[in-house]
Amino acid sequence: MTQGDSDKKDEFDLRDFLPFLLNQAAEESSLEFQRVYKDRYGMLRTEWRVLFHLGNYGEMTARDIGLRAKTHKTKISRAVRKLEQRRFLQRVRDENDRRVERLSLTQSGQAAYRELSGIAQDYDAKLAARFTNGEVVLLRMMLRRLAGMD
Amino acid sequence: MTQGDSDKKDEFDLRDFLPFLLNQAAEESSLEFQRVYKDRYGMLRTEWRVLFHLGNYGEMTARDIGLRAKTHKTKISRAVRKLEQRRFLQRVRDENDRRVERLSLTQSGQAAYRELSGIAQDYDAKLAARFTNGEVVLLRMMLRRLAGMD
DNA sequence: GAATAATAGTTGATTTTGTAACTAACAAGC
DNA sequence: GCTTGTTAGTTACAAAATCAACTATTATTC
Repeated sequence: MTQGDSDKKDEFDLRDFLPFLLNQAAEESSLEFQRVYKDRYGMLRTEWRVLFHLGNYGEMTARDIGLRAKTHKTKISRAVRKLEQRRFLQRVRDENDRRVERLSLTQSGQAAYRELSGIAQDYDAKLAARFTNGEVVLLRMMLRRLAGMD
Repeated sequence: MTQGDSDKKDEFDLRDFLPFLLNQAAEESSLEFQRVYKDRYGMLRTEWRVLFHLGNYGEMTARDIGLRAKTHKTKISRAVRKLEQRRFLQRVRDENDRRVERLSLTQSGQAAYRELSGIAQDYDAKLAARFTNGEVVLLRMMLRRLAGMD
């Protein structure tokens, strides 16, 4: 307490501040996987996310992906275009509502998803192995709650 | 398992993937605090981080901040310049090693730090209140380990 | 059913970040 | 002591993110 405020506990420690801690943990624990989708697949973050959403949940619209991934529609739009150019996904105009396009993975999109999600799975296991099973269950639960995913 | 790979458990669920979960939790739980430093102080993420490092640990060099915050030196450099322009920090060339500049907060920098760290503290308490004490202790521990901060 | 509002998605301009090359100062090798 | 290598920090240029405005289509309201 350098500057003489008397009472209030100045015990603030940046290293305990959850938004900071979460960010640091997120960045550090993404590094290795990032190298895979970036260097090996030439993908951007939003691109693998779109790929994974489609691979994981099946056909979706850009809007749905944006809602689930909390990602702005312009980012989604550009990621979709790139994935389409690489023939990883295809768009079909919805005939009931012609504003909407239904997105789905092509064969090679599915292949890329299978390969990447396999790597992701292994990597996740490696991260989780640093804790006990109970701890990891609790961790995921807390993260989902913090992320508003519950 | 849509496309007939027989054996390997295709149980990959994006919602459990730690790098994704961590990112989502980090972003969601930063939103409210972001509005404070961004809208009310016109600061960028790296700027409040530099401010907080100096406020929290006292005089540091740009290099030290970069190491602690795992932030690239160009980002630090720009944040330092902006904070200096706003008269939140000052630089002193180190006389022993004239490459280095020792950074410290000015009076108004300290005032800003006190105000922001107070808000951060309250906000952190609000986030932590969603869990039991034991859970939060465990959470911070796990995040520090994932972030490589232990 | 014409006018107004709302939604899905795209595009363009601006801001911010990332990458590489740079300057200045120090350190080591010989 | 001078060449070579390293480190602290900055700058310039390219890549990406953000924000606002736009088109096309559907919903609402009077």
